[in-house]
Amino acid sequence: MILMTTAFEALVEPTRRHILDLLRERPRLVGELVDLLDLSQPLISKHLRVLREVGLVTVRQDAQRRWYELRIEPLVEIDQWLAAYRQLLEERFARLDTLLSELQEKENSNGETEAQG
Amino acid sequence: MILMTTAFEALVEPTRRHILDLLRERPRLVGELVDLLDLSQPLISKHLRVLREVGLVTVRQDAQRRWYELRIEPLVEIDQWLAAYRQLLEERFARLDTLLSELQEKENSNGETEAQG
DNA sequence: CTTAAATATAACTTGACAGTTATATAACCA
DNA sequence: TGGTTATATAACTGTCAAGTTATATTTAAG
Repeated sequence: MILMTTAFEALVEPTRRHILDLLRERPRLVGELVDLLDLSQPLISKHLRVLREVGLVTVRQDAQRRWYELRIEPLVEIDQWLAAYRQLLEERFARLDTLLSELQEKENSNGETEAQG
Repeated sequence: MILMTTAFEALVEPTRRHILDLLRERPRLVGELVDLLDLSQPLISKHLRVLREVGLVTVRQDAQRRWYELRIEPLVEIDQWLAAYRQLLEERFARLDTLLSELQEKENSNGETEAQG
């Protein structure tokens, strides 16, 4: 049995990210995912189990069918981990902006000087 | 040899996320990371290699020493993947807000009616 | 009540990666 | 030049997860 602990680990697998992307549109049956991803049914079931275990999907039974639905809450944790880095990116952009403004200002004042000279 | 293709895959490993967290503060020598994480030097070097290969760190040589520095650009891809889900979360909050406002309004008009009756 | 459909699970194989130990490389220092 | 420091790499082991095949389970349909 597979024992994934975190959503992060569950999302390493590209197929599972793909499944989530498909579930973003609407809930899906296992069979639909099998057709769309062109993978074996047991494999899809295994991936869905992992996603269930980390809370990224929920199931609703409908006769023999199972509707799998996206749950985005566990993504918050990843988003928060990324937030610190996003801040770094933003700071960098801010510095770049400042630099550009300063250059702009210099150019302007140069332009004025030249125009005046 | 390890063959990681994406930043996402490189970040599965908790140790590598930890390394990035440490590099967020400032560039570090391999030896520092070894001490801070209490892992073997070859293991740290291997993790750093993976991070280098996906572009999450760069190295600057200084005699025998190597300064490893964070590069956040590859995280943009992950952030963009998450963006679609972040949007879902925000929409949900927005709906919740709307619902709460509507309830609030109803309560208010009820209050008025009661006050008038 | 038997069969078919939809899904889950068990058992197994394989490959890849984490971690270890030992060694190579490279630059400084005495 | 010889030794020491800092890091990388090679070779190996063990584990775990992806993927497969076969089978179990559940429910509808005839």
